[in-house]
Amino acid sequence: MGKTSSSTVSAILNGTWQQRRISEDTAKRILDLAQQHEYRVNRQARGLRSSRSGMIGMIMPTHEDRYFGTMAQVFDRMARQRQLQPIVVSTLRDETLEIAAARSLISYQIDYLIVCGATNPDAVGQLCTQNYVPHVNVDLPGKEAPSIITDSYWGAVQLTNILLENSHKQPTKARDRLYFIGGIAGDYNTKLRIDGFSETVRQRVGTIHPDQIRTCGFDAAASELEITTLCTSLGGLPRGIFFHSTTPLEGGLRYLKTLDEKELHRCVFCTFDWNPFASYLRFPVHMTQQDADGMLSEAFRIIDGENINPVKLQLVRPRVLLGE
Amino acid sequence: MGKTSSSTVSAILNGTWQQRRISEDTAKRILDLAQQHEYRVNRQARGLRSSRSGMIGMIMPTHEDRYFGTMAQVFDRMARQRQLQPIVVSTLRDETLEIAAARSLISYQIDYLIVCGATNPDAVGQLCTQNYVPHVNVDLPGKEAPSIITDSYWGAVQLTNILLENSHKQPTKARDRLYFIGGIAGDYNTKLRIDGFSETVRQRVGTIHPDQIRTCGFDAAASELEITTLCTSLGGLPRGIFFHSTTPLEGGLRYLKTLDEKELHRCVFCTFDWNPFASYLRFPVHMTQQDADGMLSEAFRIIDGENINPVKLQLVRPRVLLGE
DNA sequence: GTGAAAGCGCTAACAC
DNA sequence: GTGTTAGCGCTTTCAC
Repeated sequence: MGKTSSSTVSAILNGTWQQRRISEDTAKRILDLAQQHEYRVNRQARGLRSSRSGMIGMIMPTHEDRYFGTMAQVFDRMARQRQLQPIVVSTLRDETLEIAAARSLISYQIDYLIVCGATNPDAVGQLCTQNYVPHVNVDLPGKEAPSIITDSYWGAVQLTNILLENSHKQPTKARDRLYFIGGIAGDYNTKLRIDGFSETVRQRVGTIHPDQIRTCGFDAAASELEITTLCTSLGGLPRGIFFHSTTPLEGGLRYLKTLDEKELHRCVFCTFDWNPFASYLRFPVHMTQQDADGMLSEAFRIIDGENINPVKLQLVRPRVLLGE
Repeated sequence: MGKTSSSTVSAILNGTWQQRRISEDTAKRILDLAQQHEYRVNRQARGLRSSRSGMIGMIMPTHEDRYFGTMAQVFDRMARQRQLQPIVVSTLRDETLEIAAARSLISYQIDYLIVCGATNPDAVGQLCTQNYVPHVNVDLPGKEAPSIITDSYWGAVQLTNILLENSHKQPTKARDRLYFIGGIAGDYNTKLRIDGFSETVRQRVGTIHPDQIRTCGFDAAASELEITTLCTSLGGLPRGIFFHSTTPLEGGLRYLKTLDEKELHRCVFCTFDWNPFASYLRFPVHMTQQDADGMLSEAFRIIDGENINPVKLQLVRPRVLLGE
């Protein structure tokens, strides 16, 4: 019960004391003392010495979106389960912010980084590689590290089939088509969703007209304008509308709100992504719900080292939710 | 252009070199060199030495809610503006998790903590006080630190008035009443919302019956059950329903979905909090949108030291959004 | 089974 | 105007 050296104390406090074959007595004594004094390690000091911070970062576009919100929630849980301090940072689909955020996190010596929905995953990936920070891409793929993404193509095919099967013939040729609204042409996910949409249409209808694809961006206002323009020129709603995601859908609703029940029910709607309230609108909306849990489980399997040779690109299917 | 001591380099790199009156030449030389080598400070080492980590934490209940999502987004932005690393952690309205998360953050020597929507803000507050971590409560008040919260009472009064003004007489006495659904009785915000509701009803209608208050929790399933039971016993919808927040509203919608247009339009609905999709349902929903920006601005004014003597409890009014 | 000593990368105090 | 030195709180190596 005399003095105990700092190294012994350290070993006891961080659980490595079994290996040092420290006596249970000493261990218990120190543990009790620590508890009494409410001792907590200084993680910065520990991190500095051991060059492992115990922190894991995730960058993602925004907190104000149900899909990314769920991502953050699941990430939080999985990090905690591994005794890692989760750090989520939003980067607003801005490449400069993505890099700045990653730099900052690396500067804090995070142990891992999950790059979720990054506009430029490879710029971030290179930063990580240079600094020996293991990382995984989620939601959007990069070349620098394994990527786990939703099977957007497959999801889009499902949704398009649903649109075709549930929709009805419309009076004019232009109105008798399905339209895709939202996203941006250069975006990976947008591209796959459009591919799934286009190929399904082409296969089942025979042709597809360039006008049917209307990539007007990710925000609501642009989508409202787009659908307004479209329906004005068509003279009414078309056969069906495929929204790129819930935010373009939200914009669309601002216009659809002005229409009457009868008009609305001539058209069939779907969107990628899911929002609980989209099930309770005046008309059914078919949705795909991305599997946040599945994707992050895979990401963590790689981080945990349980998946030594991960494939470069792993696809995870979304759930398909029928409207009404 | 010979050797330069570490202290000089340090001063140059962290911007304190003006005070040390280091020559521009040396400074420039070092800065260039640092850039060339892509040098980044090790924030753990800096933090250990300077006992300031440059990190700011925020704990909040969940990422899967639009209100808290906005909180996180605004927090992120404001932290970044101050060159602080934001760390958001969700604690699921679980006191144990709140304390564990705060402990973990403190262990990393965060410079400040924002305690947002904590079930037990004072337990967290004491932890902060003991460890000299300045903190502010947001969304729910505590005794340990200044609190900035939404004026729930005022918001509830506004919503209740809107319900009364827009609703119509119903066939039976029990149905000719307004009902409050969701929240939990012990919760501070629930209490104020109920107070605002009750007092307005009492003032304008004369009486209020205990059955009109149905605090069935924060989740959707409980609320669905509650509204189903209520309407079954009433034999239809009442005059108006005040949902505690958007998640109980979501549960309510599962039941309301089964009703026809005519029945729905006999009842008027409102909810605390805001969700973009709630504006596009089959009936109008009146909402209050909490002022995340306003609350966090105040929180940061305190953190920045611009508000030396903050009031213990500061109320921020929500925006009132009329449905339809 | 335990202690002594070095050192992680940085900043602050002081010396000149 | 710049260098020397000590030390933040911890972990790790090595000695015994």
